[in-house]
Amino acid sequence: MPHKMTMQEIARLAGVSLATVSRAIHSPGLLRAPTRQRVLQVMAEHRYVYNAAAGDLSRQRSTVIGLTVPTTQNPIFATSTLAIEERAQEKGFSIILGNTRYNPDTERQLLQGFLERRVAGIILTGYAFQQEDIVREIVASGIPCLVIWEQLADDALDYVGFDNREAARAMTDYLIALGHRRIGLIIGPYSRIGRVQKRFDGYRQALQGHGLALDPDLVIENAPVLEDGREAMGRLMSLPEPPTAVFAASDLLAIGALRATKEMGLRVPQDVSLAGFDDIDFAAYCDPPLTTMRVPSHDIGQLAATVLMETIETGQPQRRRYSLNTDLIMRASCAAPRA
Amino acid sequence: MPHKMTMQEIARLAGVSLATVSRAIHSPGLLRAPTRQRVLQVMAEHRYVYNAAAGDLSRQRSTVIGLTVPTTQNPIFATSTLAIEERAQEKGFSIILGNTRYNPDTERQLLQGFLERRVAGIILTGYAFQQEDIVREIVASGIPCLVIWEQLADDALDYVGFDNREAARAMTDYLIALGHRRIGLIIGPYSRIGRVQKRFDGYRQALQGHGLALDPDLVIENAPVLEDGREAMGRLMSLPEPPTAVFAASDLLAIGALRATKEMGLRVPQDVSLAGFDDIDFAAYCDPPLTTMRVPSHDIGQLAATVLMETIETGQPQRRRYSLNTDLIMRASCAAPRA
DNA sequence: TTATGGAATGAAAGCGATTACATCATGCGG
DNA sequence: CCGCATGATGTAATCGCTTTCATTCCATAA
Repeated sequence: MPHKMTMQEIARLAGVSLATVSRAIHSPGLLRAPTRQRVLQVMAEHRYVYNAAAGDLSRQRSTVIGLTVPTTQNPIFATSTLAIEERAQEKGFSIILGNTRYNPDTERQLLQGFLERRVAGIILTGYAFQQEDIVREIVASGIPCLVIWEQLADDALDYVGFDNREAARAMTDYLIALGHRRIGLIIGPYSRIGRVQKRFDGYRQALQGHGLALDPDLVIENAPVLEDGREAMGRLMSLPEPPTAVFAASDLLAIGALRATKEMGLRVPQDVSLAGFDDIDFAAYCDPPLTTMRVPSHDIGQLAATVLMETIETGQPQRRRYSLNTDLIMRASCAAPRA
Repeated sequence: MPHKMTMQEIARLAGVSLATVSRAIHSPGLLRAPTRQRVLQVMAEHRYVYNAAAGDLSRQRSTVIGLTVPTTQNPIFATSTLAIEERAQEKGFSIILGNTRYNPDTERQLLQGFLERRVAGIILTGYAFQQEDIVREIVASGIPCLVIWEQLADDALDYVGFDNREAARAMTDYLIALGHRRIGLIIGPYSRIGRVQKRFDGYRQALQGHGLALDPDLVIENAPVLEDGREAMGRLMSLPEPPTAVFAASDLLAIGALRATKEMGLRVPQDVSLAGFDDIDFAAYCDPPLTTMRVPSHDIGQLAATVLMETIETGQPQRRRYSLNTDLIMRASCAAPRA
């Protein structure tokens, strides 16, 4: 471990004051060329590494952004996360990442950590009702904060999202238009998660709009992972009167469901139609390729990061709320029901 | 924005000294109950939030760990990342995540950032030859550093990995044992990435060990993404004399390749066997389920985090190097070649 | 030659904590 | 009733940098 270098030390070695060293780094234009060069030279010779932590404290600002995400295990969140990180990196911000694993306590702990670390801004992937209080505290603290992946009614919070309800309704409408009347729904924990609840609403509204009754047996709520999709599909198709189409409100669930059909000897879409939601990369590589609702997850991340950093830099707490579009991607997993 | 609270301010309001407030937070046992309670009460009333940045500077330590990863877009890295983050969180460490996107400049920039931020430790997912110098600087700086996903010859660096060469050789051996003689290889950028190079070596050694010649036409190097796997497989199977089995050295490539077979009307494994590497969750959900080499990515992450934090806490720079086992997971995508 | 004003540099007060050390009560044994 | 060990609290230096303000330097114009 080399003797630790500080600006003070560099200053001494270069025969200048501490302030001059700081200037050599941040505003070299203020220094006469020879002075600057001497300082830089000494820094290089002694492998001086700037201490950003000290700098941030002194400057009373920070260049890290806190990001919570349910789990980067789900490729769809991995995509927005990557976009955020990419954009942040370009602007010299770092990302502290926290996976909530859908656990409110974990999330609360992460947010508390962000507050204590005095992050410059926060992006929440999804809004969980359970910690309204902390979120309010964040807003109150003045730290710019953005929720992504959903639209919020709450006026105090900004977001970059899309209309989950409308998207789910559109997909359900599509299945109905194909002629389906019994449409199953495999969906994440909608009682706890805003965006999932919206999707459920969309499904319900679509049925209702076409005078179809909502059969509770056709709705399965579980965790958004492959295995649960498979299991749910198994149950759905074992029903005395199975659905002719199934809408899985997340591609992970859909891909799991697809596997179940294979295991049961069912053909998609001949025996049952299957639709997903998200359009993760794998969706196009399934067999058959999955019809799904494309969510602009890369754009969400990119826009969110851009907007957040702008807010940070201008210091303007103005409302920023963006809704992006989703696209129904028709591939081969849906068709009209058999006659 | 509430008037910002500092320990000093709390001290004043509680009628005690700054030091007492600090103690109320970190070593409450040192205070008399009434004193402690008064302080805690004042903190609660004024919503005081501890400033970890200042604390870290003063204490000359930090509780953040820097983590670089090629891209969390690849589920296999997402898994180890998640495990690391989970473990770190338990111990009160935060993770600064950086995606290198396989770009040496990006990686260098990230590492420089870690150094400047005085992170407590660093985990590198993979070792790229291109920035040996920075890595040396890290080691020299005394910051505990760990490479994951590979084994290193370099004595200066610790790792938690597995034997990429042996794993690739085992898979190739398996295909040979099934009776294949023309075995294609679809593999990531092995000229630049250590672990990928090892896999290539394993493939080559297996062929060699069985007296089979390495046909360069059968080896395709590309980026480890679905689309490139698809494209590569298309090329391989269009060869005048196509392989009877293909080893894709990453599941992403394998799943892409699987799609290509569907599009070409080829059946797996009847017309061609296909093997992957990693065992991402999706591998078991493919059609047919993918035979692949399971890499203990969750364990790697968990162990790496544990080891790193231990090193941080003890301050012992002792060598820590762990190799975990891989498992050949036989599913339905490989079979003997047709007679 | 002497003001004069801008450019270059230095001095020093923070930023918000931690912590070694000093101080001041207490309660106990003698 | 005194001395002293112990426990509770306060004092103040420090961490490494930023930044305001003051100072010095020098070239230019009068």
